[in-house]
Amino acid sequence: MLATDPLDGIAVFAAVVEAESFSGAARRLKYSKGAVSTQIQRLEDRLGVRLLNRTTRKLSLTDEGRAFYAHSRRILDEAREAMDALDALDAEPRGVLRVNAPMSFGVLHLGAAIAEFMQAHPAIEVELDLNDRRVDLIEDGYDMAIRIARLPDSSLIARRLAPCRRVVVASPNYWDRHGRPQHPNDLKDHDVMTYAYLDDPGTWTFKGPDGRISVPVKGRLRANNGEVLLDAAKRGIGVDMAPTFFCCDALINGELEIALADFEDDPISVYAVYPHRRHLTTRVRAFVDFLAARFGEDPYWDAWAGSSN
Amino acid sequence: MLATDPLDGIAVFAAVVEAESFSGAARRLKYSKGAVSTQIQRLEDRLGVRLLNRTTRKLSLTDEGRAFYAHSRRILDEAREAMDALDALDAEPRGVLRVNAPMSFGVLHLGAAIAEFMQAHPAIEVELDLNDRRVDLIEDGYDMAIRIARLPDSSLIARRLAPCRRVVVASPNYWDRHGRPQHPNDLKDHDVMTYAYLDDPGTWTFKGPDGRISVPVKGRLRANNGEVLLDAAKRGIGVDMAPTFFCCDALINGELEIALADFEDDPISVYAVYPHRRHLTTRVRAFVDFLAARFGEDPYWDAWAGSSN
DNA sequence: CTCCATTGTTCAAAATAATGAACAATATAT
DNA sequence: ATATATTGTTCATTATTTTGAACAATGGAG
Repeated sequence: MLATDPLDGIAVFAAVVEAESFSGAARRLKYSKGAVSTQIQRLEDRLGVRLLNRTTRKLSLTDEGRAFYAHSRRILDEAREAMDALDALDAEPRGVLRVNAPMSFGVLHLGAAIAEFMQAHPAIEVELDLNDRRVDLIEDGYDMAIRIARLPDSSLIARRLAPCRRVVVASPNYWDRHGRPQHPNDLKDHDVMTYAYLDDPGTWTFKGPDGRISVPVKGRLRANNGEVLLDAAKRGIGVDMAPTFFCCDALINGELEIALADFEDDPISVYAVYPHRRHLTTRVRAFVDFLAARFGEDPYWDAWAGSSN
Repeated sequence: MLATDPLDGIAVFAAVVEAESFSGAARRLKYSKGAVSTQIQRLEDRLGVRLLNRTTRKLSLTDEGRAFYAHSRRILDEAREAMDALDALDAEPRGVLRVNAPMSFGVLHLGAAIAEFMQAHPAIEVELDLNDRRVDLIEDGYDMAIRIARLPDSSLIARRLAPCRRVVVASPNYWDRHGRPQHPNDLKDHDVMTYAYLDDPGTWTFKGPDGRISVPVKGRLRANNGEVLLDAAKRGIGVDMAPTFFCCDALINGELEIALADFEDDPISVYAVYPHRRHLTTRVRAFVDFLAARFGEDPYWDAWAGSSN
């Protein structure tokens, strides 16, 4: 590109500001450090202004740089929207769909779904990132994410894909040895395993005939990984509260058995969430529609229960 | 620039759309045709979409191209604002000031003004385009223009720089031969020269003790150039209505003599006009301020009249 | 219909930009 | 204090882009 292009160097400059470093920007853009350096110098020459104060170890924006960055950010956002607008014109989804999802749900239910979706749409490529950390959709460049929560994140567009029932389970052997609780309060005599990612891991909530019940629970195993807890439950270590999408197989084959079914709390939800943009790309819309149809209000993983609720 | 820059090719694409031609865009950008061609191809490849239908002789936008152009235009406008924002931060005006002005006013009064302005501001470069055609400020890339009119163009920001009085003049010799008119109606017996750029060249307006008077005028010389008319008036060909900034020298040295002074209409105005942008560059602000101070409500070219009005 | 000027594309040669290792500078850890 | 790792810049080499002329395609003028 000729040096007279008014957009030249803006993307590199914004990357430097956001990475707060030339080297960081180079890594993010897959450039060389040298190229970033000359790119910024050229931009500064063209504008006749110093944008960045750089001492070998510390980087800071000048006043001019701060003003120019605000515009640069807007320019790049507009460019992203321009591409989204094109994607939104496609009848058939195309391109790369970048999805973030919780590890357990992804492994158990997204794999098959994605395979089927890709078969239906040959021009789609998928990049699936399974991760239980809370990611920043926009910052990290995802098109969308699957979130399991009580209420959707209001800063994002959310589409409910399925209910997520959670049930109290232990192995039949465990129940035989310790007795089957008839009321949530009976859990005080049990060894209850807790999941560290919850807001309040030490409290379980139920819904009885007289309304919601909260009971404190405790036990010998606390983990931030559902699979570990479920595995321990199967081995008779204790009682687990698990989403049905997660324990349905074990329920069917008898490794686990539900207790306190009459006290099951209202389900939380599986959501698809994506940033609020002017244009929703065809690939995101198509995938979300596909998942909503595939899971739905009566998801296949709750089939063991006979019918819904 | 690496091919992953999301802004790559956008400026070239917009230029092609606006020039409605690859060759035209190449000329405007001072590129080669070939470079424009590859640039557009690369952009289309990157977006995976055809933006332009091109048959050797005719160019048209696809639906995708139209959508993408709207965004491209916004991106480039934002880039221009980014540069203006930097200029607006300067205390001292810098860079190139592109000015459009009417030929006659420019030659007589802008030359000296610009010279003085440049002396006061060493970092300023000026590109002066004298032209009596109506130019499109934004389209043609001017920072500002000087306009002489009754009312400012409301689509632009206008700053009144000076009044522009217009007086009826002829050579003393002419007046001696044909008699000095005492009332606008007397002009019907005179050979009146008319200026083709006016809305209604065949009607002159005056303001008498009883309000505004319009009289039809006609004569043997009609021209679209004020200098030709003024020259003819000096040679005794007929009567001219001329702006005082234009005929002041001839009035002082006696080549021309005013008639109907008591019927002089309200002055029109000399305006500085510039596009409405978020940031006014320091160079435009400084130049407009400078001109307003230099000309003002009592411009030096009306000094022959003693005092104002 | 036949020129004719001009369009967009193509391709070898020339100009420009990116790479990647070497370098001096500087915070942090020991 | 000293060592260390990482920063931003520089420079010769490599890779990419631009140029400019040749070319086929096309719409208008006579």
